[in-house]
Amino acid sequence: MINIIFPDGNVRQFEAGVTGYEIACSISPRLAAEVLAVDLNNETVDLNRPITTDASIKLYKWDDVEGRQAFWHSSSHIMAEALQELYPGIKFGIGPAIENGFYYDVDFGSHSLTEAELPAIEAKILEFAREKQAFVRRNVTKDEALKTYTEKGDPYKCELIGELQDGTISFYTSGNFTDLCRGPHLIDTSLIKAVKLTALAGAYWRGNEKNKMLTRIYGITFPQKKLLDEYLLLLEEAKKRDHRKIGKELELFTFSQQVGQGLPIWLPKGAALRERLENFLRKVQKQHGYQQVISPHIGQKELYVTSGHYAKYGADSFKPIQTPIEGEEFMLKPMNCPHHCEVYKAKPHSYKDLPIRLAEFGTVYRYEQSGELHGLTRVRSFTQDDAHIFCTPEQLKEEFCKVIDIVLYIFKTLDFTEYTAQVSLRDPNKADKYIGSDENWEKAERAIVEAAEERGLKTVVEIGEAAFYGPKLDFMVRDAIGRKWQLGTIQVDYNLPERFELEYIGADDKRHRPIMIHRAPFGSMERFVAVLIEHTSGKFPLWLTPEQAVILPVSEKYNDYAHALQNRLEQEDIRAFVDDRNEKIGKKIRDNELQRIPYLLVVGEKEVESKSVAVRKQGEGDRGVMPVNDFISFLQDEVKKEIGKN
RNA sequence: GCCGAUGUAGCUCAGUUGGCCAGAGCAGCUGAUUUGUAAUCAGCUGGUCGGGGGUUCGAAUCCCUCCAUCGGCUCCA
Repeated sequence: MINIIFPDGNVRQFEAGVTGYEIACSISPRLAAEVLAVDLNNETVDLNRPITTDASIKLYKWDDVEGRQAFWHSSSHIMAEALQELYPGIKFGIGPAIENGFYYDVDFGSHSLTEAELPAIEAKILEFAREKQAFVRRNVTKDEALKTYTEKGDPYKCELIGELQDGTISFYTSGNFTDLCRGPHLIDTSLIKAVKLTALAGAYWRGNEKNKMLTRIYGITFPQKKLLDEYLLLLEEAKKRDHRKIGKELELFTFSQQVGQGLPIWLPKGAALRERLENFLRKVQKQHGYQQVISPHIGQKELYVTSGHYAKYGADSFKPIQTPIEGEEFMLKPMNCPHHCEVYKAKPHSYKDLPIRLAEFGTVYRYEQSGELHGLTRVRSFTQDDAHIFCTPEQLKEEFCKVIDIVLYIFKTLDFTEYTAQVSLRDPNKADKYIGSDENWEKAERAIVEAAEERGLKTVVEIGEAAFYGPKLDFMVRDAIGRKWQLGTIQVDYNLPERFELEYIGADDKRHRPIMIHRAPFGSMERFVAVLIEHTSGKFPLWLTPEQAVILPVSEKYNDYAHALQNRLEQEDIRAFVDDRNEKIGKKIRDNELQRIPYLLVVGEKEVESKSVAVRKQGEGDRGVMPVNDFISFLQDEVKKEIGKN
């Protein structure tokens, strides 16, 4: 008998050789029907793997990432089996499970797969799934594995096997398809009830553009048809929220082929919105002791040679600007840090000056490859809500805490209620990869971890993910429909102070090197606005939205009253406009609802007489008549509530 | 940059076995209407069919090439 420890600490005894599936059966038939994989001493394995010694286990279902991964990985094998049958002779790359579904990279030889062929593949997958094909694991020697794939003539698998350790190699067979695979897999294919092949794309073998490009087929499967329908609905919803679509509809920004790709143009409404966001952050930063600076959009090439950015990014950047004078070269600035280092150097500093916090909405230019541009989230010119904090090692933690406070205040005000933070630390085994002393690194890493802890952040620690110049903290938010976005970042930097020879005079009357913190709570104005659009689907909070209210005269007879009302609202800092088109009221309501104007104020004979407005809230309908003064104080209160959430 | 798809009026889209002056709805303009909570009616304007080149008696439609957009690959904010 062996002891099996459950996640809740319960221990039960089973015969040696019992499987995860049998344990699930012993608990309840329902669990047995839903369980997908099992965690055995912190390793996810097949449900039918015999357990021979005492172990702690956790049974994974659809709700667990590990369960879905096993489900989708198994699905990718079934897709490969379907492809092998439909397109004999094709060669396989890799076929992993991903966050939403799975893919398989396939070399189709001379055939180029089209979307029209996908339904036939889907049908074949379901056919195999219904056959209840079992997944059979077999350990093989390296020689045997190589022999199998050499005979099959599959160079990709051979390459993979070449990198594996003998004794760790396994094959999984389902139906007529055998694949090199670590597993784990489902017991059989019968749980796969619904499939959708979602996309076709080219993908370089092993992500290297020097390698051959394979065809990548993306798909997703579900244990119930209903879940697939829900997923497709979510995709629809995401499409509706696409910031490129909404940005066009609401006239926030545009792109022009004449101006150039990846160079966003902010239209009046978008510019006004962005300005409000910037002012919001400016105000918060001022309260936190930041000083605004302004630096040019170009700098001498030498500046970036000094900073090291030229060596690192020069080749992928816009080429230097030549001047009429021989030998002079300027670059569009790819980041603001070097300029801010020069601000710091503009005068000598005492330890009493620190910390110094320099902020700038700095527009930077980076040459992104044309295929990588995407709406406002990947562009070639963007404005960072940048700031650099120069401080002593002792001040690091406190400064970190303060930056976290700013980030959390922003999230709260803008209704990002779900977020996580990633702490990226160095790999202590590769100390030579990093610049800066061990002592400083340890101090900085401790400062970050402690600061995050003190502020109650939900963090994930990633070892080895730090930049070469310092550890960092990145924030991820979940939007209204559950998608994850990376936003703000806080990074410690030992490199630039060194390169720019930044100094301060300490209390000991000696020269010391300050530490630099880079931080951008929004990330960039462009990306943040894009995320905000997708999060709110264009229904911005009242304080931020371009137009807060529209006045709708029932007929042209009331236009004068409407314009007088607009003036009145303007005096009270309420952004309103009059829709005085010669249209019926129903039409004006429809158009302005679609423009996502938060409040629609209908005015006709009754309202003129009683100096009132008939208030209609976007998406919610008629709210009844109220005196103009009441509406003004109501709206002002709403704005205060939004801004004063803390 | 690479693989694949797409590009027709300001917007959304019809039109491809090559064939008379290239279509619709919305937007815009003009007029009628003076409207009470999600589309009033009529008329008009608007396109070198992404750019360039080629095949053809004839090209939005076929071929070549360039550009842009979309979905991916790599990197990143």
